[in-house]
Amino acid sequence: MSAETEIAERLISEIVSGRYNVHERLPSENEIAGKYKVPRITARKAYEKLEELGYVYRQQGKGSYVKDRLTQIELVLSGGVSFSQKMLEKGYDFESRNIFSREIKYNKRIYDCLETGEKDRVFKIGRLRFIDGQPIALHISYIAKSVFPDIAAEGANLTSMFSYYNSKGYHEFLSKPSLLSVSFPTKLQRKLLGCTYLVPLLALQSGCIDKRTGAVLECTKILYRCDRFSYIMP
Amino acid sequence: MSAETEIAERLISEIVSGRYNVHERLPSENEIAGKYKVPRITARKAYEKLEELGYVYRQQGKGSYVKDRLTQIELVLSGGVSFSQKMLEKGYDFESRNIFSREIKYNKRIYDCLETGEKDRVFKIGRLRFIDGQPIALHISYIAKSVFPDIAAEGANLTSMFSYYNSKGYHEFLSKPSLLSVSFPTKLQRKLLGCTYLVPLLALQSGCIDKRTGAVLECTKILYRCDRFSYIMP
DNA sequence: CCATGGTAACTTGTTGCCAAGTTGGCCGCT
DNA sequence: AGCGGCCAACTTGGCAACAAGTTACCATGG
Repeated sequence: MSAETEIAERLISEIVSGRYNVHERLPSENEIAGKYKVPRITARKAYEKLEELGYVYRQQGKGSYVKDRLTQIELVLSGGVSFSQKMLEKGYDFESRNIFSREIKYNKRIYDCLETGEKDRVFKIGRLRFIDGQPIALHISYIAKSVFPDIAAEGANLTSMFSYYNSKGYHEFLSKPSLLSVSFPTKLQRKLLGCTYLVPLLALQSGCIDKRTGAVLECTKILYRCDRFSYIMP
Repeated sequence: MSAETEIAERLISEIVSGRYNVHERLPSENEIAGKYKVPRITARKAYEKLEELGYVYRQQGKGSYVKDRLTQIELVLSGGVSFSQKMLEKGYDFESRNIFSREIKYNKRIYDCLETGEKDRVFKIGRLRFIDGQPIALHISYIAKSVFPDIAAEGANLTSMFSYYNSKGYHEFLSKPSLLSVSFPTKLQRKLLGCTYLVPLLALQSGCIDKRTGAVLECTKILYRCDRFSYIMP
């Protein structure tokens, strides 16, 4: 195992244990090199790892500083419930922003999930979720026009799908079986979620069904920042 | 965004799309530097990222090669079922190895999970799970001696807890609510699971209850390699 | 003709030094 | 005494050159 990884882990351990306060300055590359008897490039690589992992920020001429790592949110992984509602109930400073609404081309997987035919029109609606002004999750819903005839006109204004369903007379929901995976963010996801390329994202693909009629209301893909959530499966 | 991240992503995209075969040699640092008009150190950093993420292996004097990335296993995240059984049913070349069995000191969280008193003795049993000879998951069970009086003597031989429960007359199980989180592996976890420090691990903490009596049979912590699994929540 | 050794041209790995940015202390001026 | 400018000593950022490893080709000897 490389020296820079060992040093990085030592520094991570110190940061996590509270040895340094948020925004406190860490030892310089030269100090680390001297302390661990390694060339400076090794110390630099250790700090680069810390930066990539999100523990520090660095500024030329100034030094390396502990980044503000926000506390984790416990999230109950149950479908059929409004994410917006969950966050508000937990008392977070929560905000949801609609970032796009557009029609998609036929896609067999999504159309099958929506249990709709090839001639239907399907809209992709994205909401970015913020807590304390920081983006923490990206929610994408696929909605069939045959179920929601006004979706083309209304989609761009939606920030909570469950509020929308309520307004259309749907009040009780079931969740489809979910597929869950973990991956590193794409360039666009990094931009939207404001994270480095090494923040794993938990992707949850699922669907929402109206309990009364059995109609598929949406198919969803949700991307949660793993560094901001831990999850409870009921 | 840095040039080396862009280049790394370009290379990842090419690897994932099948442009290069497994073990095929990739362009040298100098070739990348020439192609993208960057200094060689930038090309190197791109390759270092690929190596850390597990896409390539590198050898001085020879070059960089595409690493064999094994296909993902779909895993149904339901407790109360034997992991060993699931893997065997899927037809994988599966092996489970017991790697330790030892008594632990009193730990409030674990003892509370086991719903047992401070005077009980609790054993920590670890199994490492292999598919095709590669470690893919680490299972840790906490077992109370008051429920399994022979655990001290038998623990070191156990490779499947469910087989053990069956042999003790337990046949139907319920799962406790689970806590799920994602983190990067520690040094020991990397050693056990044979992965780099950037392979996210999905940690699933749960418990197993005997359906008939309601007794808590075990508390578990399971670490799955995220690069080897995608998960289905029923 | 075949086998062996040497070397040039490549590969990745390492290091020293220069570049760019920051800041505190000192000096000069008002 | 106070303020502003300059500079040395530090910080991180960047890069060319050297080091170490590999391999294919060529020359030489048996």
